[in-house]
Amino acid sequence: MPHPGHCLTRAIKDLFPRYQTMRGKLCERKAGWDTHGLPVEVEVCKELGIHSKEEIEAFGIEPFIHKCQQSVWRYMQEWERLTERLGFWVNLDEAYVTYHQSYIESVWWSLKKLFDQQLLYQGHKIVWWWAQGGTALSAGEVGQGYREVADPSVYVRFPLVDRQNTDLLVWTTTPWTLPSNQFAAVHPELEYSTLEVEGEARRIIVATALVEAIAAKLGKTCTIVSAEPGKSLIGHRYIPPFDYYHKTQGAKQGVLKSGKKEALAWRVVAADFVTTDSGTGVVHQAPAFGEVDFDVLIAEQSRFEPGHGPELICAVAPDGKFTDEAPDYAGRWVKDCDKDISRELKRRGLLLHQEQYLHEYPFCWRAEDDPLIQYPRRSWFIRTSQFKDAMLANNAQINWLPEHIKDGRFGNFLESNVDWALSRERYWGTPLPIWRCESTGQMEAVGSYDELLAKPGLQGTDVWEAAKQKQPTLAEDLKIHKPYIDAVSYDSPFAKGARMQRVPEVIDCWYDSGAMPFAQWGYPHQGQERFEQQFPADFISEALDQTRGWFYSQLAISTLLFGDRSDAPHAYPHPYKNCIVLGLMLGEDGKKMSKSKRNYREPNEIFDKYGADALRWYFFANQPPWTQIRYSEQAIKDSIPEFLLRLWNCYSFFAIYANIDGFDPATALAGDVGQLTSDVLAKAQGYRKLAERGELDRWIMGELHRAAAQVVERMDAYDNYGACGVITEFVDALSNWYVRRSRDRFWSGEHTPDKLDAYWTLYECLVTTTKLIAPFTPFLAEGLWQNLVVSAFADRAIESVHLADYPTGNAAALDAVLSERMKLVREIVSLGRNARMAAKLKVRQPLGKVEVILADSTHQVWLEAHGALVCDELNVKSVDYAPNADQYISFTVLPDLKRLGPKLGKRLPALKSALAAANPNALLKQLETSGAATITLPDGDVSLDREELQVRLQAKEGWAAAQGALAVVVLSTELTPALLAEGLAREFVHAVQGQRKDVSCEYTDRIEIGVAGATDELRAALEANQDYILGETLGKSLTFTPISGVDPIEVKIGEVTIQLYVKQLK
RNA sequence: GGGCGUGUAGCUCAGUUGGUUAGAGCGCGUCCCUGAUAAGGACGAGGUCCGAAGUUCGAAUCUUCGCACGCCCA
Repeated sequence: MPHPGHCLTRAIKDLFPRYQTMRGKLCERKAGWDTHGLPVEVEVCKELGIHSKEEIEAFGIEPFIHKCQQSVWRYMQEWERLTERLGFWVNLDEAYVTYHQSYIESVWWSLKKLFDQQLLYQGHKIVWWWAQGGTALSAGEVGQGYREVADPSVYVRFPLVDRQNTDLLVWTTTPWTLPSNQFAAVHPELEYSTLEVEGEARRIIVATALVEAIAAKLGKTCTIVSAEPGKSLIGHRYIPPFDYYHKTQGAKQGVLKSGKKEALAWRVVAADFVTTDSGTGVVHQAPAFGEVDFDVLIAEQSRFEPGHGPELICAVAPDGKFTDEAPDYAGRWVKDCDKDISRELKRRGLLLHQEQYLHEYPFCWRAEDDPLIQYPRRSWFIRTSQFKDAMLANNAQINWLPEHIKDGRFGNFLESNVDWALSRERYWGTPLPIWRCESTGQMEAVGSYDELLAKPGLQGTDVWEAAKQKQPTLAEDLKIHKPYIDAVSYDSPFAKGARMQRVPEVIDCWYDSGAMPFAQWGYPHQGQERFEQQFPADFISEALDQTRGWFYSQLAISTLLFGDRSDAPHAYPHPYKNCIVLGLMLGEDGKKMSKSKRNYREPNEIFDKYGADALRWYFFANQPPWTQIRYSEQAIKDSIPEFLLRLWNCYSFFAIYANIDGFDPATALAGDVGQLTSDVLAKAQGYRKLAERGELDRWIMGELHRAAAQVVERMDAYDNYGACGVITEFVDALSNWYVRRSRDRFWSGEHTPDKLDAYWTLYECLVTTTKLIAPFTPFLAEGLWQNLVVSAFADRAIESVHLADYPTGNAAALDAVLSERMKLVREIVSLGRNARMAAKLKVRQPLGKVEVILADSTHQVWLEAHGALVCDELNVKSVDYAPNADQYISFTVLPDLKRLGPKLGKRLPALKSALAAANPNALLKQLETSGAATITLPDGDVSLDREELQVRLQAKEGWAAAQGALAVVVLSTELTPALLAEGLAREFVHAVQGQRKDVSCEYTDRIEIGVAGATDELRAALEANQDYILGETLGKSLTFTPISGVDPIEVKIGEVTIQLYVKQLK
């Protein structure tokens, strides 16, 4: 069932295709379902209440497969619903499905190709084996079953053949593996000692580093007789503790590739994995029961001429019981024999020591009393290791995000590549398309169902036909699954009269998933054009846990099948160019998401409460996608006010005033408006060129175009987090500066060109922003588009924002200087508010003037011309720049370390202190007059220019002032009677506005205002500001008498409490 | 045990080639604004940048060694 982690992968997989589509690319967005594999079988077993393969076979493979196929679709509705609610735009109707015949035939084609190139072979694989159930377990299943147990720990003598009276001492916790011993491993670089043990006749050899530990275990004195490096032990032969194999093969030798001969087994070999952490430094090797042991056998085999090396020894049957090859224990469960084996060794004087050993050991998660054993199984392999360098070369061309995956986790994984164990002894999977001659054992691969049908002497298809007749609803795709496909046989081309039978295995479902780039189209049996068009993919994404899964399976299959043809289209990289590796999502408590812990919410609940856009914005805007994120409901909730609602408020503001004023873009524009680009809008009535509009309009339009350009730059680099940052900053500028500063223009009564400019500017900003956010928050974007565009223009405009072109920004609209100046104004205003706050002067109380001292006077003239803006924001009468600066501030001159560091190096600390000691005013004067300042250091003078120094301003004590990086702002706190009166008037307006709302006035309703109980002073203040008051409140009159028929409210204006009457005029 | 990653404010996370006062949002506190209003804004407190050593004029940033956590593998 879906959880929020699935939402993240889908959201990312949706975002970039949406974006690229708007950029004019063709994105197929074919959905797909992975349907094969053990999890499906387990689900069905659970339903049937069975576990083992025996039980499945007793139930019947045929009905079992039917159930698997049905089970695949059990939760499909939930997934499809999730897909829709999240706004994941994929074509579900034409999804590929891995169990479909066309998909499987593609996989068959690829396997045949590998087989024909001799890249498929059979070998042994050591697996974690559940002997009682007769099945191998996946790593995940094994991981679930570890628990601490006490196992016997035995120290056993392996007498050396050519050293008198001396034994190797080996240690093992699995005595039952000793009958299958083949080698003893030592580390060639470690030092080994020959010891005499108190009271023991024979000497032992152990790693020198472990002598003390072993002596302590034995409780006996050990004397070192001699020491030697591990490599001098290599090749020496020993007598294994059991002679079941040794008695017949002990004397056998094989021919090495070098031409010499060597004993096949029971000799010392070198191995790097030997450590001195525990044991004796000499490791018993039973290749049948350990993966590293098996690797040793493979390495040994490769030293011999083919067919001359040691064979795998295995005295245990797949049911976990000893075979007749170990007659003393035949038919008994191996673990039950540990004690008897120890006893036997002791009897023969080979057991030097034994004890109990506590360690973690895996048990079967389905039958918790059954310990797992490592066990060799015949298995099919793909020779991927032969392509290691090719895969690395391919990988080197892929753009990984984050970058460290390429050479880190993924690169390392490729470096240590081992052949892909392809086959599974299971039921619900793609059948391995290999048929074997029952007489000669020779094999061939089949690349499609038709190819199979065309084979001579074909038989067995009737089994499927009979089943289909009996149950006509059976999906046609099942005919190339087990058991039906197993019934199909044909005449052997290798031996007259013999039949070809399919091998029983199905394949690893990771191979299915990795075949997706071509199998989704049924390539090459069909869909060749589309494959060529689409291959390789521009972009894929999954979470980190897919490194060895999907990321690998795709790369490996593609590299083996298509190689590197520098003649495009199949040059590296393929099958994907960019890969975003998502971080794993944790639950609310920082632990893995788990249903039982309830540390997350179901996606549907999130959609119901906050909406998909809130979730999406949280994913995209809160962190780069590859960080491990912790699910946070609060953070999802916060996306709403922080971004979604803020943008919506801008729209809402526009809508309210456009409605009042009758501003309708649809009447100003004739004909087809397409997607309302700047070019289209430019034809509208009343739409003036940017150059003719006011600065605020030019500024926000510049910011809009810059934002668009930056978003495109970020998104082209697959950086959604950076893109969201740009969008957030723009929406903040629009909301908190443009709209706020433009309020009066919208509110003004006249339909001036300036007012129209404001409408067109805001409209264009909103329309363009809607396009910008469309890939991120598709629902909000579509809602805005419908309201802003479709409701006005109907079918004269494109019907959905998701069909629009993505805005890329227009360089001509950028005005870097204006942008910088506006930033400065915003900083000054912010500092002014800061200063008011510190002086406890409400913004409603007008002040006489504010003085601004700039750190850099470049923009002073411009700022002086825009005093009105600052005055309005700060509610002051005038703003002065740089008057008698010394009165308010002091300077500090600091070195620009970034510039001076390379220039001065070790002299830097001296310069720092010299500058601190110098008189900053004198330094500045020197800079102004000569363009450089000379500082005397102990080891000589240094000349510094303006660029190498930074001037910092500091407000002096005693003023209502605030300092920032760019300026210091000082308030005049003197209040004249006129200012106080105006302050009272503003208080009064505030009260009237509140009352307007309380009596439910419409925005445009006119009112009459009455006041009772005012002091003469207050009355005078209000009368003096009457025009202002009536203008702000849409008042028709202000009288100082009660208004009959109206309930007054008591309000406090300054120190005076009055009765306020507000009468709504109809 | 190995590989990779992470560790920065109470929480979730940024931090661009090493550079001056380490940022954002939330939360908390103080307050402002108020016809975008069941909104909005300002300011403040809060940091041994996991620890130690090193390189450097200068380290959250680079190196080494630890510690903790996560993932993958053994």
